[in-house]
Formats: sequence, structure tokens, C-alpha cells
Amino acid sequence: MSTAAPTPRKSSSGPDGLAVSGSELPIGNSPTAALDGLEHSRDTFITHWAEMGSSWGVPRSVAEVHALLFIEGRAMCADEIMERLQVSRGSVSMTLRTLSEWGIVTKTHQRGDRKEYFEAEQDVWNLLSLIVRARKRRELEPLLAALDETRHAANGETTASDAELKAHIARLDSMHDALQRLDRLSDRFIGRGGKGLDVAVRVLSSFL
Amino acid sequence: MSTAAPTPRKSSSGPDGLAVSGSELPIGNSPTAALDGLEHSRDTFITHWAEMGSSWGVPRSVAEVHALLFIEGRAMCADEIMERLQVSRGSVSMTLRTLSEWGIVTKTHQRGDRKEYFEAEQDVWNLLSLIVRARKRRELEPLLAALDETRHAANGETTASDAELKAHIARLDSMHDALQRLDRLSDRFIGRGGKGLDVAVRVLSSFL
DNA sequence: CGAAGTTTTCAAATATTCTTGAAATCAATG
DNA sequence: CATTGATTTCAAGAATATTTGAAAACTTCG
Repeated sequence: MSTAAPTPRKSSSGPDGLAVSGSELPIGNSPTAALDGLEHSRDTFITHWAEMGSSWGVPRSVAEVHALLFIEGRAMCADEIMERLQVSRGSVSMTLRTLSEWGIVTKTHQRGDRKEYFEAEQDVWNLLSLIVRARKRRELEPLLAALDETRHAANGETTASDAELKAHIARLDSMHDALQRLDRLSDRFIGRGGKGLDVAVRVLSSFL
Repeated sequence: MSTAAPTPRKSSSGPDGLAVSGSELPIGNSPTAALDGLEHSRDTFITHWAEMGSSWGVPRSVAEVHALLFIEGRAMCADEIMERLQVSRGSVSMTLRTLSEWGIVTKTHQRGDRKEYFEAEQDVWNLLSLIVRARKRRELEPLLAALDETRHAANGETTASDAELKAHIARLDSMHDALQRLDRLSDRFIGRGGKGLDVAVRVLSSFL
């Protein structure tokens, strides 16, 4: 088991916690030896990126696949990914679809090869923009719409025209307005081909 | 089903989706009637806020408790919360601790009452700042530290001084640098008493 | 069109995360 | 300092989310 996944979340039945330990790196001949350190470094990156992802609500394996493609910096096919990460074909398939929907991974082909290859956006600012865009659409906007509706429904309340109702509506409004401002702001900065976020950060950095 | 929790995730054994139904709220006298619409509106808010939270990795019930405290806009005790949200005492306790750690809920007392009361930050920009601060500390900074370490470890690679190693380090660097820039930026804007985020948004709004 | 190679789907299995509830701890009170 | 009321803890249970694997559906090629 030389190419184990970065994070072996799957407990093997036997007491072999260290099976994947020191016996794989130093083996091989010269070119392999050189790559082993890299491989390990990549694993580390993948592990940390996946951990952050999962604490932000991104399924661990989605983050892992993305991390792998990002840090390898080249197109890989499903087989290679599942081998490297030790996950099932089905999982890789769904994961790649998710990443494609977010726009941070793109499908490519290699001539003479029937398989599909995938590669990750390499520009980090562009990457972040795409992520923001996806989450904004999927999560922020629906919330805004819901708040808006709730606010209007509450406004139509006939029964209570007292201070309490006013305060309630004010709360809904303040939440809605703040989120809407963030929403609109992000529109502008993710609009221009991914460099917007970079620009925004630079502007703000020099400001305060 | 008037006072059911915003989201009845818990399936009761029998086919009685409405078991906890109409027998408690509408009972009282005139003022109660006026509150029904409000109550419903609050439930809606709680549901949506909780849903957004859970898609961002915040446990649903944490988001629910926060939403309740925010939208009620007053201090509530554990009993009231567990009653309203239909969750266990233990859950409310842990949830309130989490929210306190994030700094978006504070403990208060009422004289002559032994119970602890809790209330949520009402200023939305301040609220957002506090959330950003908490997540930054808990998730962004550890990742930055890990990336940093990984980068240096990779740099020390003796075996491969070829182009591949350079490209690898460049990738780690670009990721680290972008995140670090965001990290430092947020420092400044969450620093000044919560108004920083508001200011940042205003500045950027007028910029591009 | 049929065979071979590839990808997608999805119900079942698995793993993870969250919730509960009751005992333990803590705090105020007389 | 014992009692009562309130809160915290945490192991067990419940619910949710994720992964698998094998069958179905495509696709390309001969």
C-alpha cells in the first residue's frame, strides 16, 4: 500500500495504524526518490485543505479532490484520482461534477485517449472568486429572497401595529440590508474575470 | 401546529406530525392573538437562518438558538429556549456556550432570578464582524500556519531541485499569500469595534 | 450495429455529527 | 453547610451526511 490517501479516515480492521509509515518513501530509484518528498508535501496540503473545507461545509472528499488537482497543477483522470485518494469511482464522479459546477475544475481531453481529464483553476484569486460566486448563488441569494418575503409578510400583519412589530421588522430589515450590501458588493468584484477580488483586497489594504 | 419548533426534524414514532399542535399558543387573551403573526414570522426567520448556517458548517441548532435570540431581541433563559425550539437542555447549554465563545451572545442576569439569561448581539455589522473573527481564528489561521510549515518543509527538499519542486512551492506560496492577505485585511476591519466591516463595504461600494 | 471502454446513478452500507437525558457539578440561599 | 435550583458533561442513541459498488447508461470505435 504505497500510495495511501492523505487521510486514511477508514479504519482498517487490523492493528496496523502505522502500516503506511516509513517504508514507502525511501524505496524506489532516483527519480522516484526525488518525487517522494513532493508527494508527501502534496499529501500534507491535501489534508489541510480538506480539513478547512469540511469545517466550512464542503464535503471532505470534494475538498480533497480539488486540493489534489490544484496542487498537482495538471489534468488528471478519474482513475488516477481514485487511486491516489483511495476513494471509489462513484465518489470521484460526483465530486468532480460538484467541482465543475462551481467552475473551479474544468474538463479536458487528451487526444488518442477516451478518458476525460480534469484540471483545477490555478490562479488563486480567480479560484476564490469562483468559490464566492458559487456560494453566493447557492446560499446567500436564497436567504435574501426569503428574508425579503418574510419582511413583507410581517409588514402585512394586521393584528399588531405596536412597537413590537416595528422592532421585529427593523431587525429583519437590518439583517436583510447588510446581507444585501455584501451580496451586491460581491457582484462587482467577482464580475470582472476573477481579478476583482484581488483588486478589492489591494484597495482596502491601502485604505485603512 | 402553531407553536411547533421552526423545523421539526424529529420524527415522532406515531403518524402524528401535529402532536405538539395548537393547544398552547392561542389559548391566552387578546395580546396573545396579536403575537401569533409575529411568532410565525420569527419561526420563518429562524428556519431560514438555520438553513443557511448549516450549509456553512454551523450546526443547525446553534444557528437556531442564535436566530431566536436575535429575532426576539431580548434576553431569554435556557428553559424558554428549549421550550420554544423543542430541544434538550443539554443541547441548549452547549449551543449557548458555542455562541458565547463566538462572542455573538452574552450572558446576563435578572435580579431576584437565579437563572442565566442570554441575548444576542443586535447590531448586524458587529455580528458579522464577530463571526468573521471567530472563524478566522478557528479555521483560517491554523490553515495558514500549516501552509507555511508545509512550504518550508518542501523548500528543504534536498532530493529534487528541479522545475517540479519550484512549481510546487510556487503553488503553496500563491495560496498562502492570498489567504494571508485576506487574513491581515480582516484584522484591520474587524479590529475597530465592529464598524470596520461596515466601513469597508462602504468604501468598496463607492470605489468600483 | 455490437463490443469495449467510460461515466453516471442510486440504494444500501458506512461514517460522521448532533442530540438527548440523566448524573455530576456548581452556585446561591437559608 | 446542607438544600435546592441551575448548569454542564458526556456516553449512548438518533439523525444526517457521505461513500461505496455494481448495474445502467452513454460513447466511441471497428
